Amino acid sequence: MTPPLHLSLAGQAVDVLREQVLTGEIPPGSRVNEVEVAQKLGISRGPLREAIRHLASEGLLTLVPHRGAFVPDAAPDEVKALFELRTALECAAAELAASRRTDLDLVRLQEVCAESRRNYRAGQPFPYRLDLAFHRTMLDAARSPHIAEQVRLVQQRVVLLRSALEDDPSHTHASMDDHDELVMAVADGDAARASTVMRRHLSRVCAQMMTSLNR
Amino acid sequence: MTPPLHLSLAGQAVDVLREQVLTGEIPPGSRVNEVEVAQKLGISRGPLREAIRHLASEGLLTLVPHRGAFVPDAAPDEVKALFELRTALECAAAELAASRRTDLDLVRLQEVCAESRRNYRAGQPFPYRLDLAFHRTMLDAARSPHIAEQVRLVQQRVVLLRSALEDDPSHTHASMDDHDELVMAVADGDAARASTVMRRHLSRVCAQMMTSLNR
DNA sequence: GCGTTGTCAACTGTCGACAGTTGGCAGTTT
DNA sequence: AAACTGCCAACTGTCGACAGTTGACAACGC
Repeated sequence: MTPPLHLSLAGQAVDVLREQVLTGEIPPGSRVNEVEVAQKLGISRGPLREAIRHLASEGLLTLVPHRGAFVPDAAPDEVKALFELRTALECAAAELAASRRTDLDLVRLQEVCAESRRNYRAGQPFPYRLDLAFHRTMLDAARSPHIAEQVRLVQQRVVLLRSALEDDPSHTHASMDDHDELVMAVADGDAARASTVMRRHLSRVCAQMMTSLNR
Repeated sequence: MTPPLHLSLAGQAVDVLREQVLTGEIPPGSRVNEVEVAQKLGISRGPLREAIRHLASEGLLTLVPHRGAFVPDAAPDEVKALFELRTALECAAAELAASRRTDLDLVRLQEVCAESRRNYRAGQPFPYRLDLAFHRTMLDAARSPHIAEQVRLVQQRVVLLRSALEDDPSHTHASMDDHDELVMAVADGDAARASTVMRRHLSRVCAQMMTSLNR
């Protein structure tokens, strides 16, 4: 028997709402009506309120007193500010990964990169799924649960800002190269280089998002 | 007219509870009884539950399904893990501060250091208040609101783990020296050195906390 | 005596209803 | 016509009560 991840209605509501916000099913700028959504989910307002507050603490909703909860819409400045935090966290994670990684970690990282290459040669664009997988594997190798958790939250907010999933081929290629270079640095246990490459990588991704937002 | 910072009962409850948790008025390991605390605060369980959930999201309470909310007690491993996150954030902040600081920022940093020295010469121990002020001024100079917010949250959790406010003179002296050196690096705009010194500083503070916890 | 099972009180999870606030609209005034 | 004022509907903030679960204690069997 698989025990449900969240027994409580509030927990389930968090999962459902998070999904709807991240996929854009609830579009940026729109308001979350408590009674309406509660009815739609088949629960009462109490648990739903808790779910809304939880998502607000994750930055996926903004609360306005007596007005309700809104899905924040993308602001270019916000992207930059968010990437400052993400860079701080992921560079540190890259350093830690370089000094703590096991051989199994290395195999996993290489596997993700290999799959990206196969995907690319097959003419497919670089799926965001594999990019997420790479960064997540990196975080596992860093073995710092708190940093990993914070990165998860930041990445979520980044996803929220990704108005359009970009398929720019040059960006795809550059990202894969960055990933490969990161794996090499981690393999060598070269923390300084891992941090440097990660910084360059994220700076590139950030710039790419900024330009795609301003269009 | 000063508009109240929190009109809602939930917001007020958050402030009161946070204070009580951080000061140890609600001791680590103890449970927060919803009905009891709600009566004591003169509010209903609804807003109190939201407050509890909020503090849990800040890491000041841990939630156990069907059991309630507990104040987490200090675990040495937790200190180490927490300082990994704090180091990642504050080193990045130090780098940013070194490259973005204004002259006014510099004056403020020097003023905090000077006050620490005056305090020290007067035979007073290094008050935690001034240490907090220093790091906060540093964060202001970094001008990265997201990093600053995360540091605030982590520092809160660190305070929660400070079972006893230590007055070790040697530690006091070393910390003041670290702060001075940080200010110099920031003054020179030397991001790399600022990061290095901050890392050493936090590593020292962490070690000091670990030993004081194991006693 | 020790482990097991049944019972129970306490507490959390959830719900429906009431009160207070907000933004918008119609009516009025100049 | 523009601005102001008063009202109104919709929604959030809050409350008290009910239902389900948990851990503990007591009674029982071995």
